[in-house]
Amino acid sequence: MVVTLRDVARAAGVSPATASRALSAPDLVAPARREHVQQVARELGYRPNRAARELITGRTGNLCLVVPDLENPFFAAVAKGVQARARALGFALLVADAEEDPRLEAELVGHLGAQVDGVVLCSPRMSDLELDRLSHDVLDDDVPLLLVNRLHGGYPSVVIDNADGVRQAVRHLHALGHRRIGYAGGPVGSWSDSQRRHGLEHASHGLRSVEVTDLGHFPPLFGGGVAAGDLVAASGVTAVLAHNDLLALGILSRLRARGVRVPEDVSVVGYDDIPAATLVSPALTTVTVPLARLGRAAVDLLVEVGQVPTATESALATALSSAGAGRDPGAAGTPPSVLIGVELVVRASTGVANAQTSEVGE
Amino acid sequence: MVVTLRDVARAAGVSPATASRALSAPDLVAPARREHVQQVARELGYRPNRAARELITGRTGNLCLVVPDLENPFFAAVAKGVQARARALGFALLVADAEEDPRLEAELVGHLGAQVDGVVLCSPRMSDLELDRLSHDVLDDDVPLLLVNRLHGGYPSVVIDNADGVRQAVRHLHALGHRRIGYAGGPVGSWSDSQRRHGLEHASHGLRSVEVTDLGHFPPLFGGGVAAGDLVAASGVTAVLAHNDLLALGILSRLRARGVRVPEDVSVVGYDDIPAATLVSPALTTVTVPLARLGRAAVDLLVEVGQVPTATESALATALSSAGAGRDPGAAGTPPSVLIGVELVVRASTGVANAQTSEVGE
DNA sequence: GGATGAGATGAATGCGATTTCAGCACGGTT
DNA sequence: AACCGTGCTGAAATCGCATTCATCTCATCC
Repeated sequence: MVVTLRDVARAAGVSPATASRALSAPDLVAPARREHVQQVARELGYRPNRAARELITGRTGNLCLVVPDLENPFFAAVAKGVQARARALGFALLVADAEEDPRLEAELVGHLGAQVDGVVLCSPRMSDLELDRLSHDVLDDDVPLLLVNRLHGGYPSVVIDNADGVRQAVRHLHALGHRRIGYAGGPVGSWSDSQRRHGLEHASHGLRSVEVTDLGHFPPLFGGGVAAGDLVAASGVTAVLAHNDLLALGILSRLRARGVRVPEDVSVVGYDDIPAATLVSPALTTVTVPLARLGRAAVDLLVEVGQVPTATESALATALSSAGAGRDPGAAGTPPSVLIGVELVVRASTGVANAQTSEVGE
Repeated sequence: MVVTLRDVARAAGVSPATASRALSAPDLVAPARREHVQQVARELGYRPNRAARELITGRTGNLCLVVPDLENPFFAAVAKGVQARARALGFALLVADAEEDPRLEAELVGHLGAQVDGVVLCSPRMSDLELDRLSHDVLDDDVPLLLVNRLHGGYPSVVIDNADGVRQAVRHLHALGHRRIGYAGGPVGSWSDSQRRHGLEHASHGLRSVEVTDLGHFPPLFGGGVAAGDLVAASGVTAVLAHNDLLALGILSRLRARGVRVPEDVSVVGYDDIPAATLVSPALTTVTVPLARLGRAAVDLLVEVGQVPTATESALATALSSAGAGRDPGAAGTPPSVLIGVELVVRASTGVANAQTSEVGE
């Protein structure tokens, strides 16, 4: 029925050992014989049994990706990038949706971690403590874990340059004459939100007479933006920076519904540049994150730190040299992390500040 | 280092055979002993080695899903549903993105099919011929393949009720007084597009004095809709039905840019009800497809026809009894297929026809 | 009370590959 | 001529688990 290595060996007139070597360690076999075995294997349609190989080598040829929500366009894009890169390196990808649940997240890492060569955990919702616990209790020692969109001592990571994105956005708004800028934040525990808050604070200090108003924390969804929209209208700001695009789209929608014109009355800036950002009108000015590259970088770094052998080593060489991705080799003992650069894309949702309301304080 | 079954057996004072049975065939072991072994296994933190188990049973505990584009919100939603259901039944899910490429699609099915208990192939772009070839050349005989969004003799499938969706849309437009209706179609080879065209033809025959104008084939993307928008404006129709939401959104955007008011001048209806449909204004009237349910149904049917043993059999019983999902048991020998019902959701992009332009012919 | 059978257990086998280890042949060196 | 290293090859030992088969113990029935 199914062709096994013994069949190939028999048909080629060699021992199973030699057949095995001819196919997976060609250097150890005399050229003529090697060719012959490979030929026979091809003719017979031999396909090595992955389970048998895994059993003895301990390697599965699989990676796994855990995200909070597959339907979120941000994570979908990351997943696409990770999948593509994994495949290019010869890995299959197990994908799991943690449904925004920290407990499920840990459980999935535990379950799937047992059957893969490495785990990519994207935007983990779990606490630092739980994150720590993963490497002790949940995961085998030889299964490397990499974080995306979260920095945590002990794990290698790929993160977005949140501070720079926020700075670019603030500078843009400042250049347009905005002085009172609102920030519609993400969920309370969000790591990237705290990063962006810090960046925002830092950026505003560097600019004259910019006043940042914290509008609070919102679920990073369209609905959250609708709620935030009212606060924007009431706050007297001339521009608002949202934690992410979905939030910004909600704000946009709510402002329009209330008759507040964008960008004439209020400018709106998002973050992430999801596809929907260009589908609305006015099109959303936002910070674009090269998510496909982020996904690639994640796989490359994971494979590198995990010493995970790949089928196609060659492709790996140029992996981390791509532009825009800064590399922090990490102090001795500290796992490395990659910083993904971002870029502001200006669309129609931002414009010059209305002179009447923009002057504050001075 | 790692706890094996032998360790558990030794610690529990039984033979490996008994330990194995106590854990995976509890009925065969005396209650007291069974409890004891399970207890010991728990204490030692025993985790069975999947590779070893797979090697002997031939089952992997994995399913795989192949979609044309993970970033497309339609497929993302399907993936989410499939993943959730697979996990509920104790399977892990391998996900692959075929990048809209028929060849890659076949290759992925071949590669991944070798290491899973079943394959879900969603909206395959390959031809019927290539589809046939899968079961002969590419896939092992004992790996069941299920199609989503495509009907093809030989494979079980889960499909959307395209004809009914189109009919509901047409009736809605007819009730609003529209008589000249345009159809902006999907790509030429698209199976679902031809389904919808048939449905459209059939539906319009049933209604008095409705004239359907074929606006042609477009890539089912926002950009395709922009192109279609101009044709809509030039065609003189008062309403347009788009092959999917992205296309509809493009049309919406283009019409707005040209000063054509929606829905006052032209009504627009989409298909799929992707999240972005509610984010634009006017919000898009569209045919909503319960994609999560579709994903669930796909896994359930795959497991059923494939005789794939699941960890949690109980959950399976109620699987296909969910409302809205018609079941075609299939004539003897024909694989079964499930029809997923759809529903029109009326939002702001459709309105009563303008009296001046709606009367045609009579 | 002996035959019968159900129930529980353990020894042994094998799934299909990789990998040690020993053996063999051969060419070159002392 | 004896010795040694090098290059290939094959026999056999795993890897961790499920499963067959034989064994053994009792309760049951006639």
